[in-house]
Amino acid sequence: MGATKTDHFTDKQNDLSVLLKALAHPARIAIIEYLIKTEGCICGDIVNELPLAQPTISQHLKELRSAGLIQGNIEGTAICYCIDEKTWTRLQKTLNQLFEKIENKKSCC
Amino acid sequence: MGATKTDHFTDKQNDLSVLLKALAHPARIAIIEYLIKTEGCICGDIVNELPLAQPTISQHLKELRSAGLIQGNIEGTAICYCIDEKTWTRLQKTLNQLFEKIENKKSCC
DNA sequence: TTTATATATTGCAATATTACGATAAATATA
DNA sequence: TATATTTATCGTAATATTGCAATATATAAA
Repeated sequence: MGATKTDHFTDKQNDLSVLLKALAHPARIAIIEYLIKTEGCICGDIVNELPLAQPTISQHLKELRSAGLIQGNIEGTAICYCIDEKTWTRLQKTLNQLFEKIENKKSCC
Repeated sequence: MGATKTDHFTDKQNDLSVLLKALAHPARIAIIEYLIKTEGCICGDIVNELPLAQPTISQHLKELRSAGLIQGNIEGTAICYCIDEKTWTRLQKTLNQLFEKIENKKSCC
């Protein structure tokens, strides 16, 4: 035990949970906000910006990337990370469907 | 180590991460979808609906509730769980701000 | 080629999450 | 009061996450 039982849920439910999990950490939210804020998505600055050690940031970037929320391009010694819009569009659509259903349903409690 | 360093992030970042974390599990997404789908948010049926044991469901319900995503009202021996719309509105607003910023920014990679 | 810089990986310790059996608590009904 | 039903809690095992020091890797510049 201890591992999530993904087998029993739909692909859509699992896909959404993977995206949300990738975002569900303040450091990763801060990274996304930083990538939005900065012009040109210069990257290694994230380490200077956030109060975490370089390996920790690297790990968070890896998680964001493997979920498809960001992309990384090599630029010399540096790496340019930026938002991967396709995935964000998918996330937005899925969540908006959920939000809409909730709005249209009057709660009973 | 092992614990998230919430101190170093803003209240907004921490608040969002708590809400996303509560949703970031396929079973909890399935619970929310079930509560949306069913008329009158009858509750204990969730245990019959999902492929998880009763204590596990109870634990997931507790997490959803402590994040404020659902509410529980006692109805005889049963408990009526349903969506807590206030929190969902807050989540929707915060995420839409993020989505909007991402749409308006052209990615560089 | 050597050195400096930027990022990733490894290894590990601390903590959190997931899941469930056993059991407790609370209430309705007989 | 005794019994059945519903939900919560406890205890525990398995696994995942978080964070960092040490180190590796890769590329640019000297």
